[in-house]
Amino acid sequence: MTSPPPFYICGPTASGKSALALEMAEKLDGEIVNADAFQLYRGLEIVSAAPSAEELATLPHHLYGVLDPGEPADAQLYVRLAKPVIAEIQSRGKTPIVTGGSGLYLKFLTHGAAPLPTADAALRAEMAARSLEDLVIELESLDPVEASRTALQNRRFVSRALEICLLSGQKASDLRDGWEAQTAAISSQLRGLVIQRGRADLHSRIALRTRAMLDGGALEEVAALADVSSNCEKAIGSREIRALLAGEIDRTTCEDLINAATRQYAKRQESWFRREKWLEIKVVQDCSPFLKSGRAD
RNA sequence: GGCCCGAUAGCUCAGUCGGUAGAGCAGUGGAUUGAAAAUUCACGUGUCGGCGGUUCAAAUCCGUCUCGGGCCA
Repeated sequence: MTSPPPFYICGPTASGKSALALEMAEKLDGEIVNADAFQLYRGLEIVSAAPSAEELATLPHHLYGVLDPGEPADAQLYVRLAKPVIAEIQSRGKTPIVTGGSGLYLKFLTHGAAPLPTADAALRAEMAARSLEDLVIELESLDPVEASRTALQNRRFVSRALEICLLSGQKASDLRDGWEAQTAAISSQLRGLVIQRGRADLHSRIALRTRAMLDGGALEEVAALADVSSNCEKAIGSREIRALLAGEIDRTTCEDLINAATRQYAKRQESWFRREKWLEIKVVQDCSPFLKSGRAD
């Protein structure tokens, strides 16, 4: 008997992924696996809009709240966590319903990691002290091909490309080419869907959810997270709530800022998933059952 | 009632000596394989509050009206 292939549910934040995941899990006799970079963390449930206690109790959910707020995370770690969980679910004959909005994490999971050297904290610290122009010059000399297709204004991308060259002693462009060549074949084997909603609808769902978060303990949650790693601090809402707690902004401003940041994030997610042609587009209308459920994720 | 200040992009505002307007934010689209809720790129036509006047030419000067805000009664 072949094990059931995973089913992927993607979409922008607040589009209704969690609710749809529950539906699909029942239909496919599945269990839910998180694919959200921030719902991985414990103590960030409210701000990251993790599934509610009731939802978690409905059927098995995996990889929610498994990391300490202080722990770093990246796509590689995520895959290392997710692979065994998915295999274990399949071994019991159940379908893994992989649900989340972190495009890069999902991409690593579905298409595998390119054979590139892992991030090196010491090297990154060193590069962070150099000027961008300086990094660009070195990348251009070590790997002109990679330099020509890298957004040279983007310090992160330049640093990473250079990091690959320096750590591997090879050209980042060569290492990446090999991996990219296989991705098309992989895509044809995958199945999943991406939720699509009208902008106005999504924006109003975001506003509702932000309000609910702020009313539902987000301030206390963020306050309790003091002195955690910079990774966790990147969660939308964290910085804004800290400013509110410090008295730098008022509650309305805080809410507005969180809404704007969330809308921008949702747009980036849509941009990412639009490129994943293997995902079936699921158009959801305003008065869907997900909206009635009162949950916006 | 009198006087003063303001009215310019969805919002907050800039606009020199008159030469038909531009920043930030918001918004939209894109990139994106080990920081990704991150990072980054591109995109700016709007009755310059209304009406009249002066002028070759008015967001800009003058008059008047409307709406805010303030001060004096």
